[in-house]
Amino acid sequence: MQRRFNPFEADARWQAVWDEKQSFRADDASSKPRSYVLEMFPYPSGRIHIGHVRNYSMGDVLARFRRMTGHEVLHPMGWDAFGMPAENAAMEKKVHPGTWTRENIANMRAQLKKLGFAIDWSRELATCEPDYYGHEQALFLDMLEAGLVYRKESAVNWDPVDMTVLANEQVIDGKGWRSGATVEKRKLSQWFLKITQFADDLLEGLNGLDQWPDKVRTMQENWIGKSVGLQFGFKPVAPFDQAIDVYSTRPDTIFGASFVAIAADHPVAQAVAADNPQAAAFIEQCKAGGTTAAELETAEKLGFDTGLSMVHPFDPDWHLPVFIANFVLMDYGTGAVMGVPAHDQRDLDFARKYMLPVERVVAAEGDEGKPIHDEAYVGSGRLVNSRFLDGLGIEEAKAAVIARAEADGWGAGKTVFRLRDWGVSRQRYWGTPIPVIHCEGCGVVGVPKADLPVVLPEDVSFDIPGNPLDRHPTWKHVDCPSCGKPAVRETDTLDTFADSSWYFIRFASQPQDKPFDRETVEKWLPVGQYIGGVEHAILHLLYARFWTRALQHMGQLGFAEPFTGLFTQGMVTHETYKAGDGSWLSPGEVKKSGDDYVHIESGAPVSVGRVEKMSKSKKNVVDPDDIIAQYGADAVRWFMLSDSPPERDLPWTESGIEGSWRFVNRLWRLFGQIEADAQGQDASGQDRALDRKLHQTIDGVARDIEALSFNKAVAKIYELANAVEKAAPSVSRNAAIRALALLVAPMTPHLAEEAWADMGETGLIADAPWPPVDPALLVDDEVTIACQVMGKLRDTITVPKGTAKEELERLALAAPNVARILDGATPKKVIVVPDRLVNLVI
RNA sequence: GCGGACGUGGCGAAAUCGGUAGACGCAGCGGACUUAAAAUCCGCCUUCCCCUGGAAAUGCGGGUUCAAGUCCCGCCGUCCGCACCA
Repeated sequence: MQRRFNPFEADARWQAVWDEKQSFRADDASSKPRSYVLEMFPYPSGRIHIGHVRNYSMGDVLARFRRMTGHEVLHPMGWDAFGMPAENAAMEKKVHPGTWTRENIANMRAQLKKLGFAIDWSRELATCEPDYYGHEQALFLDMLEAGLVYRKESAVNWDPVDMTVLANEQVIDGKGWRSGATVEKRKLSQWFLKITQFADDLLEGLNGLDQWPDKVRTMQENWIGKSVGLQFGFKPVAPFDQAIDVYSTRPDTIFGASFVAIAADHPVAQAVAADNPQAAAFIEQCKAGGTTAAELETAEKLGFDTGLSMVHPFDPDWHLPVFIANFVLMDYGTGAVMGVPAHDQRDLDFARKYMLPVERVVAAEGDEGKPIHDEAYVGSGRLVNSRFLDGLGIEEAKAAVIARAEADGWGAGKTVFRLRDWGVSRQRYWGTPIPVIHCEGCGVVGVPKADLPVVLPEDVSFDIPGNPLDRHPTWKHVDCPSCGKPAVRETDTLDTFADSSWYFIRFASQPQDKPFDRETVEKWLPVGQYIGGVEHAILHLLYARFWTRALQHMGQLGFAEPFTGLFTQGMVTHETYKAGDGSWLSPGEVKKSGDDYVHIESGAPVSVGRVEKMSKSKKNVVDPDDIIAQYGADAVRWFMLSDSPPERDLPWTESGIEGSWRFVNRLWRLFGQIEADAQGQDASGQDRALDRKLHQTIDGVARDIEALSFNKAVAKIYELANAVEKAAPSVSRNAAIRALALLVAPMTPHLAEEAWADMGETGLIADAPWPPVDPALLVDDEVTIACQVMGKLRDTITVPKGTAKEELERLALAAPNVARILDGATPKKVIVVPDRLVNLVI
């Protein structure tokens, strides 16, 4: 009998059943243990891509598994719906960003539903709707009141293509993260969130996130970039009258200082340039230098001697020359450094070039008199040539210098962070309006909460660049809520990263009248398992951590970290194909011919390139809709979980998805055999070996799913299926087949439901409990013992588990291949590891 | 340059505590069924050799150990992140 699974009919039918029964609705009032499983919500670009499918398949397995193991599961979905692409579409296609976005959402929702994810759709939200962003405005006002928001005239990163401001995090190698355009500096009045107020907390908090990948924690740590040191002022040597503040993480080396270097745009440099054309020219030259990694790597350390001198803080007669240097950055520390050539490689290179003194002030045991040559000494040791510091360790010396500086009033210990406050103003239409009003009399006034949401106007045009809100005829003109006089609205909108900084909270609780209900939120959060791409390791995850801390700081929530567990999945990759003329070809345009590929249309040979991330430009993309239409949801889901560990890249292959499809059908035939056996002959006996295999598999698959090792769970299921197929009919075999349906239920839910119903079960498998494990069956009663001679495997013996050491030794010596190698010799030493191996040393 | 991850068959990979390396899947090869194909089923599948067995093999070179993919030291390579960060 050939039974072929018909996914196209089954998928839709079971999806309708789950929908109708509201199977995956999360109950706030449940008394079960709770589990919040969340995947990063998508930007509604128009189509689901294969990376989404992988992401949501993983989360879905975990969510369904947790339901089966007795948890009340919250597994929601929503849309990160504000952003530039909607405005680009508006400009190109003359559609309103809202229309474009909402249509995309409808399409993508339909695509996701075809995959049968166990999502509580009743909690779906889109950040572009007033019932979401209105609450975000309320939170913004709360932060404003709590002093976590401020407005500052500042030099901003201006993206000339997108015509908007970018946060530091959004500038990569001097270019905008979206447009790739070279970023310019502009002075604008901007809104900032005080993320730096939590810099230390955000850093400390990383230590507790033991269920996060180390990589992500390290990246955040580096991004926050804490350093501890001394900030102090160098007094000028007359007639010059401006002091120079410097920052150093090595105040212990202060007696090794031989120059002071300042940035090209440092005020003192500007002052010097004012009446020194050579200095001015040098400054220009510095600014012209590139900022890319490659250019910086090779750029020569250049300096310009200003002729000025500064007084060493510990010795009024010790004068240090002041250089303008191209390697000093104005926007880190104070824009000026003390140069200690012996203990900083860059300072050493600089000193050699400009013939400045190099004196060792730190030495390892025995190196005290050794001169410094081409390599600065940055290791540990004790202070030398340093007057009152001599003999101290580095840390002691740092503390001593800081103490003296503070006592004498010329400097202070200071912690500096690389992290900057989060600039959130965007000169865009399609974002959350910043809910403030500018009044000539009253200044900046928050919009009263009763007037929220501040809704975006619908009648806007995108025919010219810039912010449509700013040029809207009426929207921005309002009366001041404070004095009643005419005033204007803020026309900047919030960075869309603000929208994604609290959506996971709103998923848990969605009251009409406030952003969330604290008690309900705290039932669900923090998120137990968050799954998404590593590309969000810094920006999104840092902002979300900040936002949660801000809410805690304001007394609105009782926890600091939003995500207890984080998992960053790998990308889906595909081979690339190139035609003879160098143009890229899509997988659909080529076919395999023998060992090579040819272009279907022309028959011309195709060169196969690297396996790379799917991208439109290389045309190596596979559309989820196409493959679902070809193989059904379950085969696609199964493939997404098979073979590659989830944190690694998954190469998409045609033969791989076909293999998954074959397995789905194999399972389906297997499920049909319960019935066949019931009608058939002898299905009455027990099969202890199969019982054991089954229980070991149930246990192993559960562990693997908990650890998100889906590839291993898949392999174990294959093994069980192989064993069941080979087994003779028995009660055990029927039990194994039934359990197999439960084991695959989280991964291939439509197939599992179909089989479940077919087996005569009345309820849904989605509501069925995970099969119980009999611990007695987890251990084998027979074990295979490796028999080694000198660590080399020579034979194996099969014995009852728990066989005594002496017996194992006797049996191993008697094993034919062992006896032959020993040839009558007596082993000098015998190592016996019970139930594992015997090693004979001769 | 700094930080992190990784390196195992033709390919994706497994090996939980230092204890039988290559489970499982893909591709490939051989066979059965079929008029034929598809589907399905059975078998083989790290390399080499003097093939009832043996040798080598987990990027390379050392070391520890009865025993190393796993631990230690030193290299090489790939990928990712950050970076004239004081």
